[in-house]
Amino acid sequence: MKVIEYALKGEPVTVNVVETPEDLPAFRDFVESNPVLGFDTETTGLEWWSPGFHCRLAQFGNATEAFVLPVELGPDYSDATRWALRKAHRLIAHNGTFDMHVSERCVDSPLEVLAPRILDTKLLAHLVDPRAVREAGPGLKLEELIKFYVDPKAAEEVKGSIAALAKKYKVKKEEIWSKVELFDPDYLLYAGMDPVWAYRLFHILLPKVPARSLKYGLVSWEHRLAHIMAKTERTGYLLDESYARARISELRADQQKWETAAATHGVENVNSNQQLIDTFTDLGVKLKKRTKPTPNNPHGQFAMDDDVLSSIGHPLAEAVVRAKKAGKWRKTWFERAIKGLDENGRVHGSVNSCQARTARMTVTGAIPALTFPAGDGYVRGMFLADKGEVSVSIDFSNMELRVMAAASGDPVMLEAFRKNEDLHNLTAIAAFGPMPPGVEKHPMRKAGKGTNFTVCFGGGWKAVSDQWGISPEDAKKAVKAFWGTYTGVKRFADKLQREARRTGYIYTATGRRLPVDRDRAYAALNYYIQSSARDITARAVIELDRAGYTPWIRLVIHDEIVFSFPRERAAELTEKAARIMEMTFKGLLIPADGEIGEQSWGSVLDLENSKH
DNA sequence: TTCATTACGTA
DNA sequence: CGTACGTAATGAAA
Repeated sequence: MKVIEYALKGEPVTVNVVETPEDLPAFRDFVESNPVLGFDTETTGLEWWSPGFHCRLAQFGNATEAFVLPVELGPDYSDATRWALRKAHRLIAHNGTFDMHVSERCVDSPLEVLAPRILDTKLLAHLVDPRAVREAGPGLKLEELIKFYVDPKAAEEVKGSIAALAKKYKVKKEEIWSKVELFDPDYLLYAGMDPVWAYRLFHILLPKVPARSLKYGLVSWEHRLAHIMAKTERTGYLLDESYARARISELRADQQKWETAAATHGVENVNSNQQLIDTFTDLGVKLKKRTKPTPNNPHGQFAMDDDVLSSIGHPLAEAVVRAKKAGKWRKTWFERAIKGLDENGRVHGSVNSCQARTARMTVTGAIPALTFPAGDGYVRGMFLADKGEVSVSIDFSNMELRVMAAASGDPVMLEAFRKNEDLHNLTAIAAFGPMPPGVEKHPMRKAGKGTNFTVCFGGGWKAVSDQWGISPEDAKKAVKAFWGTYTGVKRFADKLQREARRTGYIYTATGRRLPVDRDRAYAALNYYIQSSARDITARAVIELDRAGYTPWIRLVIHDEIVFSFPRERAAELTEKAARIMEMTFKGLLIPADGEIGEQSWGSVLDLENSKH
């Protein structure tokens, strides 16, 4: 046994490194006398589904002592790890989802065994304070949390140790995990300290979890959700590889064509805004729109976005837009998916089940599904339901506006939803007078719709005008009418703002505490709505899991859940799943509707009457 | 290599 | 006083 000593705020921490099977009894004693343990793994990378992936080290620890097991060296150590994972009553891990995949894949300890034992400091940290570092919050990464809650100096050392290791081996930071020698003392110390950090962090964070969040059961609720999302990550999504490859060649040809066109106008690099600004200036184009001022550039520079380029009306502008788009779509959607393929032809997104300030989920990596273009099935067409199954999308209708109506108890808005009236028409009528006879849609419905959404997002008349192409006069009129008509919403928004200004926080319907910057108190309404909506979707996922639907779930996207259902039972399962997802929020039904496609997800969007 | 900035895709 | 994200790319700073 090799022993490494570390001083944490003057307090000694011992890292025991198991080197031979003879060292294992001491490890077993340690596990038996510590029913609650910090747990972490070191692996060759992050892509746990990829063929070459393996676990290198497994680490267990309490506040002052840790054991490091060289799992890479063979079954003696993976067996001991598996034993410890079952023996421990609770395992504290930071982002335990990842370690669950590792244990399942590398030490034959199924997700289902580990999940009920995991206490995830990332989830706890989010309940305490969900803000990222850039929002002046603690952040959610382990190193950020150590810096904020434990010891800034130690956090610097952790960060520095990885950088130094990468430098020593002359590789990029991301490559160090597979290249570093297993018994490198710096690596072992870093690895051994991780479960100690997690253990300490847990005990610091738990007392900070808001009482109301505890009372509403959010801690176990989030763990349960994380477990379900880990299962959907494991399931992955079947990829139509030939479809993806066909789109890649198509887009590459397209990109080349438009880059050549741009080159004839003297632009070598369509992605260089500086080149474009120079060229258009030479061509006599008067640029006006500027980017936002920054400390380094107080006046901003000329903007070169789609808005500007399409208003120029020059063939070069069109070539630039098309070339950039073709390149980015190819790389971001199709090549990413191909790169993420496992040996079974499936791709696995990485789900952060509780990520945004409002706790919204994100999906990153090989399936950045939250940003797939939504107009048609072009990108989504590469994702397939399993053999013999069809793609189904079930989404909540008007979830955020319904949450706004229900949470505020506004009688006008509630009545509109209960009678299934068109809320956008209603706002238009309030602002611009009654519907002309014989029409279904108010001529100013677009202004009504823009106002409803913009107010929900915390915006004012200027935002309605800019984003929805409404004249400033009409936008002012519509926003004024909104607040005058839906007085309950007004009272609710004011109440939230007062709470935010007074305490710095608001609480959502599920007992979640959300920090609100005092100088942006207008955001409080949106935080409440967005976060409550997220929890309604999360509740739907949990209920679906209870009913046995998890193996059919492919993706969860804010207010939509995508399934792969057996073809013969698709109609029945879609109906049942939609009824499971639906819930009554403060007396108002949030309805869910399903659409059944063919095998590809894209086919759902290409349905004739698709609402997408 | 890393960071800030710009742009663009979604709910 | 529109919210919340992730990804790709440039160009400068380290």
